[in-house]
Amino acid sequence: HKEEKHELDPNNPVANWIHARSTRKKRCPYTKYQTLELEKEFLFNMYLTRDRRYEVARVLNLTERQVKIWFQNRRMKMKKMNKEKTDK
Amino acid sequence: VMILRSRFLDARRKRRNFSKQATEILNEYFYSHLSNPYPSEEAKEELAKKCSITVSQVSNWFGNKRIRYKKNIGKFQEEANLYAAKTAVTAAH
DNA sequence: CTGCGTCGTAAATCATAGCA
DNA sequence: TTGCTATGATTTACGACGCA
Repeated sequence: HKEEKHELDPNNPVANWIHARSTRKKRCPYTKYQTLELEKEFLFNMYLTRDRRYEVARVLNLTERQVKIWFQNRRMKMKKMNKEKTDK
Repeated sequence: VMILRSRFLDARRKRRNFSKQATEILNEYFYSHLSNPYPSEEAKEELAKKCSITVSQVSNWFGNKRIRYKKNIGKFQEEANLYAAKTAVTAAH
């Protein structure tokens, strides 16, 4: 007959879903201006040189790490958008 | 120009809730894999096909479901019991 | 070992659907 | 119509792993 395997873990059903760093910086939505400038830069080139990254970060008051990650995410977004067009 | 562009992009956010059958299928998978609700790419493709939605939508659904379930397990208890009972009956047949 | 690349995800937030 | 909550999508921020 049946099993009562993972049926219920009333105590910590989610504890197993490892993830989430306690030291993670809270997500901070960028301003319209910051996003607009980042988009313009992305239009100029999808990949940043070290110097461009430093300059963009300075002008937009973001860290170089934030700019680097923004570009990484932006490229993933573009990839996703292209895929949707292709699939359709 | 960018304003028009942003409006165009926002338009993509227009959505429709998934069909009841689709939600049913997704919930069945979620609650029957509660110890590890992370469908593989292949599983996502299969779910997407069954639900007539895209793989991205399946990913979004699981992402939202995991975080919302975790944030308030109590609110989903009734739903969890419902699907647990359903799969139990299915298994019995 | 450094450092930036992708991939998948958490968590917060956005925007609207849907309903009382 | 109005207000509110549910829900699907998008936006930041990383961890894990790859490659040079």
